[in-house]
Amino acid sequence: MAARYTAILADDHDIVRDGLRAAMEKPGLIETDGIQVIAETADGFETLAAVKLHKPDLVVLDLTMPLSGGAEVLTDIRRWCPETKVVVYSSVDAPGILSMLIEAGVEGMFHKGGSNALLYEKLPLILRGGRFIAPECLKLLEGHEGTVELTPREQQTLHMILAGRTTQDIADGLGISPRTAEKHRASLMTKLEVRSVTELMARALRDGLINPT
Amino acid sequence: MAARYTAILADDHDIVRDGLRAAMEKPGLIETDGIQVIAETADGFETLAAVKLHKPDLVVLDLTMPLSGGAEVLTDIRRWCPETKVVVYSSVDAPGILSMLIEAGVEGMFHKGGSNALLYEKLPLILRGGRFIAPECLKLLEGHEGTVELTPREQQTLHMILAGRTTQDIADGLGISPRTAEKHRASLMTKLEVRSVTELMARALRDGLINPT
DNA sequence: CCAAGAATGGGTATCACTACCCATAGAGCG
DNA sequence: CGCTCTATGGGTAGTGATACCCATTCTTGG
Repeated sequence: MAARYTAILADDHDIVRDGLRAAMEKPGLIETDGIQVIAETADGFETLAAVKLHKPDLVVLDLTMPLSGGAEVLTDIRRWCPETKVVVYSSVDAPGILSMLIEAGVEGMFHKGGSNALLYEKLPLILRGGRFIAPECLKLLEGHEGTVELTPREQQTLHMILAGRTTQDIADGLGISPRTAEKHRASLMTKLEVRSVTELMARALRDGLINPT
Repeated sequence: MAARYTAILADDHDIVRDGLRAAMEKPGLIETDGIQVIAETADGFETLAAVKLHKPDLVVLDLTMPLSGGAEVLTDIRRWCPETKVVVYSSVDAPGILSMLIEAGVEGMFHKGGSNALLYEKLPLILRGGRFIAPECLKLLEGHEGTVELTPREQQTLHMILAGRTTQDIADGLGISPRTAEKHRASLMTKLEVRSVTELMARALRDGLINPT
């Protein structure tokens, strides 16, 4: 008897893919016929290629993979294969990243630190069009003020600040005057409600405003 | 027939423990009789308690666990049960942390992003008194200048700087004059060869000089 | 005991960051 | 067409950070 659903496992850790594959394929655990794992991928590019090729029913997606992993992969999957359900299964705690995924319309979100029995229990629901966010992820999201909108220049500036670059450096890097770089930094600090670069870095780290990969 | 060796699996992710347990217990994969997993733990304290209780032959240790995980757990295991072999199996890339573990005398080090077949292949060697560091970990360590020695005050100061605290804040927090806090900061920057607080934060993050947990 | 280092604190001068003020040019929208 | 927002740039003043100089006290190791 053939499995009714196909899945791609995207995680850069062998042990996680092994564990997930075993659970997926085991008849009766998640689906009575099991779920067919048609590909395993270890980075964002592989994942996209595999999605385009196989058009699976499900992608189980880790967020911290080498070479682009995260919300961008999700939106790219949406673009190439809107029917594919995407379930994020990662150990990311940053509310900023999680809320971006919610806004991008992810079908499911589970945390590696939580119970994986919950993941197995909810996957059938998600495969049939449902949506489920694990309670530990909801807890991370609550009390998190809505995503702060950053302009492209502000994002570039933020990245360079977090790399330890000075104002003059940033001005050179972006090809603008130091005054403008200062202005972008000032706007960032106003939006993020901090009063110094060190606070800005601490907040960006704690809240995961950027992808440290 | 009874397994010759006992092990504790310390990782805060269900899926990783499940995968490791399956591999450990499977006869013929790592050991002909399998390895008996006598406990699974999900944080540093649980791990220490289980080590004291069971005195296992092996602990497979993740580094990023809630409530103290890392080099401290390793040294504590050494203190309570020097015969136990400790194998670090994590996804930490920070040379600073890895070199501390090497210096603390860890028996094995493997990376979750690498091949887990290598882990299974080398575990018998380690159980019999050998020592093995995975090539991807060695690569992270090479080119990494010897661990910079930080005095206790400098470590405290570094933590507060990374939390976004200002010099005056740090002085109040440590009960010293702002001048002394500045001095500690200056010593840190000299030792770490940086020229600004932002560079200091960027370097501490990149090299994992502190535990961001 | 002496030397070395950790920890404490001060003086001074320069430079970067921060907080305000101001302006102009272009894109997008009702 | 105005309105808003982004991006660009400048002025000015105050605060914090940085790089030097100096000192004393205490502990630790040879």
